[in-house]
Amino acid sequence: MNTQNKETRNTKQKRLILDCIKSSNGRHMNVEEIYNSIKKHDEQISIPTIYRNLRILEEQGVVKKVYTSDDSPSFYELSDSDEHAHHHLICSECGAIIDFEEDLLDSLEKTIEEKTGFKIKDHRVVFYGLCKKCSEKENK
Amino acid sequence: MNTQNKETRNTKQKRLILDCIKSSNGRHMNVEEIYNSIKKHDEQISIPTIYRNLRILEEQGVVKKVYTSDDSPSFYELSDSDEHAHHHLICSECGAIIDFEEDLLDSLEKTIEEKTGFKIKDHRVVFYGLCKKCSEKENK
DNA sequence: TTATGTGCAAAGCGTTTGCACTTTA
DNA sequence: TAAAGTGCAAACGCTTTGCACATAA
Repeated sequence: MNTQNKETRNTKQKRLILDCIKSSNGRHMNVEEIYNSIKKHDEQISIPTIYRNLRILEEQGVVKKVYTSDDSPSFYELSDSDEHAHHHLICSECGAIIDFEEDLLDSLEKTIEEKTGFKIKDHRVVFYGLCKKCSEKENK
Repeated sequence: MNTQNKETRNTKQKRLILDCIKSSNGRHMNVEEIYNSIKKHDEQISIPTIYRNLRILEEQGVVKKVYTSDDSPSFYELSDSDEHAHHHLICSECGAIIDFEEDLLDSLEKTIEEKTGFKIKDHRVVFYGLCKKCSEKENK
């Protein structure tokens, strides 16, 4: 079902899911985290409902799936939380996902397009490494 | 099992898998493609064997897993096929995976490290869009 | 000869679907 | 009150594992 231009109903579950992502710390949550968090307010919520609503919210542009590019589950974030694209820095030590609030890929993309004839519409970029905290710990 | 510094045996299956990737067109193959291709030479080969060998070859640095960052299966490529990092351009139309043989992310990574204190060790980058062919088709 | 690798079947895991029931509008 | 959304169970697709057998060194 394509819900891009479709009315969808304002269910308790959808509200809970959105509130959950909105109120989350870094606003990056995977399905399991959303599920466990909502269960405190709604014992009945089910995993499929979370997937279904996340898909709808994503199609509507409310939420964005963050591909961490490894084999672990996807994360979701609010997509209106910032106007411009940003990158995700994932700490291999503690698993933190940190936003870097600039894109800066425009010139690289231009270069690629000029050299290859490939028309870039989207990119998915993740940086792996150590967050400030874990990096400092390691240096001791 | 960590095979990074371990002798592993030179089995027929491993040879077939490596040959298969080496002889593939763009040298990007997923497990199913490898399986189907090898089946022509070895009726008995099994999927788990392919996964096991790919993991070993990856740990030994012979092969590299390409995370296409969406929900489709991973691809593998020779990791000694080039000295420096490169990016992957994936065509949303025909599924082609094209290499862009330059990295050019150094300055962006430096900026990120300076501004955030995050120590970047690796990145995974995929660009989505239309390859030259599909892009030209679309313009007609 | 023995540790390593294989094929098979079965399980694992995140995600999706079918269906009867419930809820929103 | 009818269309959309829910919860449950079961299926899905990709990947991994357990185990008895085969094979490389």
